[in-house]
Parts: sequence; structure tokens; C-alpha cells
Amino acid sequence: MKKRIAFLKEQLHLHFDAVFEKPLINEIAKNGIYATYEKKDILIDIGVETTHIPLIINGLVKISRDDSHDHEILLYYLEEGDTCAISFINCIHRSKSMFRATAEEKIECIMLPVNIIEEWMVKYKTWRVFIIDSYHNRLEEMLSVIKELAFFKLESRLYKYLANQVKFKHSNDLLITHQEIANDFNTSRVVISRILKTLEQNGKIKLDRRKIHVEIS
Amino acid sequence: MKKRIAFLKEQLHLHFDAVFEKPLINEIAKNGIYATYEKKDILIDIGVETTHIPLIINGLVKISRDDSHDHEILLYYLEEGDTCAISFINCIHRSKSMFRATAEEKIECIMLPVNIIEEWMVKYKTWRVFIIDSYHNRLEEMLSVIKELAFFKLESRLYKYLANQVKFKHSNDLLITHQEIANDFNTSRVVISRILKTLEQNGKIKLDRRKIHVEIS
DNA sequence: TCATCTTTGTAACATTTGTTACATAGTAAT
DNA sequence: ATTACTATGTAACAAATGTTACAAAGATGA
Repeated sequence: MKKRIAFLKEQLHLHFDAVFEKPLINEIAKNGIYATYEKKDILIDIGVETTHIPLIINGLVKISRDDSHDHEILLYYLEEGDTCAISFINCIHRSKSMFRATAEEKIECIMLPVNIIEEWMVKYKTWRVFIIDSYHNRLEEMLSVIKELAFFKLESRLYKYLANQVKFKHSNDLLITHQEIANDFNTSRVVISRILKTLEQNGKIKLDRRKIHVEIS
Repeated sequence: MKKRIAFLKEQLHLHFDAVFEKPLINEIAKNGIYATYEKKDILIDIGVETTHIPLIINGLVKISRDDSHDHEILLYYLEEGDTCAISFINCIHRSKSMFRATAEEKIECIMLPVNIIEEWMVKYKTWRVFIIDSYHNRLEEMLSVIKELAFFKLESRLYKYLANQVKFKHSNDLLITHQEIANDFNTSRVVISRILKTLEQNGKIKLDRRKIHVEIS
């Protein structure tokens, strides 16, 4: 038991030292549950009640929204140091999630139970700031999605998507299929293949089987 | 001075009685500034620092986003009892607004200065709930916008838009031009006229000069 | 009334995106 | 090596949306 807390404390110091005040780190270590997820695991699903929110220690989590049919659209990613701000609201409201959170790769995180979270809002300034910041970041990303959808054509959106993937995956070679991209854009594989081809012809990427090499950064 | 506070208190009791606890209402009355805006006035503009956030007593405020060119897209509306949750974040961060808030009709509101707002987060539970609720509602609307943009065609989006306008304007006769609608959708007038025509042919609306009659609710 | 402005209608055409259908190339399993 | 499967390429066509250009109807002001 002591060992568990010490381990969490170490993790928190590694990844959240600048974010949370000391007493809060201790509280998180005491109340948090260490959890891991494998690639493709679903952390939070649409329509399911949220009982814990994750603090991500490392790995990449994809947040998406679907329309209850087979459609799905990528909203944004969460990384080390992030939390799922939106599940926080769900917690407060005991309401169902509007999102799906899927592990893009192996994830380590600390799960925090709902009830404690509101207490901390009162007790810890760094916690308030953390939550508000999360909102700020997520809202900006949502706005950015809206802007992309409303103002840009697929070609430009696709290129930004690839550049973004490069950033998150820390590699210019993306191991991804056209079909997977099509799912993120709620369109068909043929459409994506076509646009990828023109991006290649413009020298922005190089195509390979199951692999896209992006020529930047 | 006493009179001003009494007036605000009365307004708050009228519109926020169920929302805020008594001592908070008193504080708001003490610190708030009563303000009115005329149709087309801009309450908050993109890129401008936010120093106050509005509590809306009555009237309709339109929240939109542009892409720094002439493009603009409607995000959602605020009504009586709403606040601009997002300007709240801007306050905390002393950052610039990502939104434009425009009066759609005559507005009455109470403006609250930034600095007080964080204090209240600690002191008043109803304030915390109010802020979190605002976020919740706005996020849902943003998500809804994304869903619309990603999954639906213009015809369906336009019809929902009209139905929504009916709800907010409390009338089935909308005094609006095709060009104005086109602006909200970031598209051209011709496109909107075309779709309105087919909606009329399907008996869903009736078109008139500067007026659209919506056949529902 | 005349001139002007605003709003709407409509045609013709361009571009973007979606769909269907099939071919081909690489991969994996036997 | 053969078979089956997965991923990609491509053509041909359909549908949705965007653009340009012009006509006509109603509103406004002199």
C-alpha cells in the first residue's frame, strides 16, 4: 500500500511537478488508481456514465465523436500531462459521455474518482487552474475543428492532419492505411487515396504500402 | 448608489433566483455593472482582451467565429440566464477572445469584472456550478456544430437553422434575407436561395421578400 | 414618376466530394 | 507455389456545393 502511493508520487513528480502543488500531489497519490491500456482499448465510451477521469502519464489518446451510426470523426488527441476535461463535466453532472476516448498506443494513466474532484476545486488553486486550462485547450481544439470543417477543403485538412500526426507520433513516417484516415474524416477510402495522390504529386508526401512519409519539420 | 444596487438585485431575483445563492446575488449586485446594447452592437470581439463577462438578463446574443478574412460562421446563441463561459477562460488567462459576441436584438446584461470571478469560484458553490454548467452547455453546442458540419448536408442544416431561429425569435415568421443566412453558413447567397426554394417546394417553408415563414411548432 | 438600390430567381458551368466497380500489387498462411 | 486477404490505384459517373452573370421584382428617395 505504501509502495503504491510512493510509486504514484514518483510518477506525479515526473509528469505533473510544475502543474500541481505538493499537498495536491500527495492527495492524488493517495486517491488515484494507476491504470494501463493497450492500443485500441476504449477508456471512455459515448453514452456511458463516467466515474473516473484519467490523468495521462504517457501515451496518446484519441478523442472522437460519432453520430450513433457508423460515422465517426476525430476531434483531438490527449498526451502526457493532459486530462479529459470533458469527462470532468460528465462527472459533475453524473451524465453520459458525449465522446469516445481510445488508446492510440499503450497508455499509462492515473484514474481519479469523481467525488473527490469537486472537493479539490475548492481546496487547491492549481487544480482549478488545471481544470480551467484543460477546458481552454479543448475548446480551442474544438474551435479549430469547426474552423477546419467550415472553411477548408479536404486537401488542406488532410495535409494538416498528417503534419499533426507527425507531431504526435514523433516520426515523419506514419504507419497508417488510407482506410483509417478515411474513418477519421468520415469519408470514403477512395476520396482519401485520390487526395493523397495529389499531395504526393506536389511533393508534400511519399506513399508506401501502410506507410506515409511526410516531407516536413 | 443604493438605488443601483437595489435595481440590480431586483433584476437578479427575476432572472437568476434559482441559480445563485442569496449572498452571491448580493455580491453580484454590489459589483456588477448594468449595461444595455443595441441590435448589431458587438459585446466581445475576436482578438480583444476580455475584462468583463456578461450575465444576460434579456435579449439574444449571437456567438460566431471568423477566420480573420471575411468568412464567419455562426456557433450558437445566448439567451436570458446565460453567460459567455468562454470569455471566462479568457479572463482567467488574460487572453484574447476567440469569439465574437453580437447583439441580435436589444440586450440587457450585468457585466462582472474579471478579478472577482475567480474569488467566487472558491466562495460560492452555485457559482462553480453555474460556470461548469455554462461550459457543459457550450461544449454541447460546439459538438453539435461539429456533428452538423461533419455529417449533414446543407439542406438539412439549413432547415434546422430555421427551426432554431423560430425557437429563439419566438415567431414562425423570420425577418431575414438570404444573404444574411449565407453569412451564417459561410457560403454564397445563390446556394442558400436554391436550397430555400427546394424547402418551399417540399412545403416546409414559405418565402417572401425579407421574410421566411417556417411551417412548424 | 423616375432613378436607384436591395433582394430574389435562375441558368449555365466549375469544382469538390461521394459512389461503384474493378484491377493490381503486396502479404500472410498453408 | 498457390490461395486468400489486405491495401492501393484508377476510371467513370453522380451528387453537392460554389461561382458568375444577368434578369426581374419590390422598396426607397428625390
